[in-house]
Amino acid sequence: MTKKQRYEFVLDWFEHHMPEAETELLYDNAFQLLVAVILSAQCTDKRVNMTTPFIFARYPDAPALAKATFDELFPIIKSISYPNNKTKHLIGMAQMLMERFGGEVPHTVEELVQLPGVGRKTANVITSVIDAQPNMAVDTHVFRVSARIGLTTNAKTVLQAEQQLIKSIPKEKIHITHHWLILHGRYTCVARKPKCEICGLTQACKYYKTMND
DNA sequence: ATCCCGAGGG
DNA sequence: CCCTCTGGAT
Repeated sequence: MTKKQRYEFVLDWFEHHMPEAETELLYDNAFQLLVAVILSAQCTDKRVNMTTPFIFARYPDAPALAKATFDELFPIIKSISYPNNKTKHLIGMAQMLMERFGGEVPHTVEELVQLPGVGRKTANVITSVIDAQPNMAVDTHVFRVSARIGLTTNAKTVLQAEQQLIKSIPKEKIHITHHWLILHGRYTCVARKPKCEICGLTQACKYYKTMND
């Protein structure tokens, strides 16, 4: 089975079996999305959505957030994972937005990753969501699921996985495929004991094959 | 008890 | 490359 055939099989199954997403990050603009994604590491969207309204009310844009102090922002996000790091990252991010990017969220991955708290995964989310750029944000779910079902081959790093996925998935399907891979990884193809009994991809799955030969 | 939709630093 | 940062959900 070629990667193209494998992808087409996977896509078809996803289209017919994947439920609509329940929770998603709430935002009104690029700045808000950037804040929300930075906060989302190791944390549910639901919990992020509970805190962002308070952040956006007090710090609606980069100029406001750049002037925030650690002590006033920390309490707002203290119930999110890594509050110390995230508080510093958010303020530092806003300050760099002011210093280098005119207070606006930049539109390229190369610029975005310069911002504190913004790595490749976050930058790919921003560019793909805001500008519909055909970028694949590879998080732990996308990495694991792609490897198991053979959408990637021997990818050692998330960057390698990203490049392989970009190559084998049609541009216009990257965004939705990313979403499906996340959902599949979260609910079915979980890290520990994947629920292969409810998965329709087993006939194409490398992981399933190695576990059952 | 154990796991989780990252990023930065050594 | 490996470690740390962290609280909340289950």
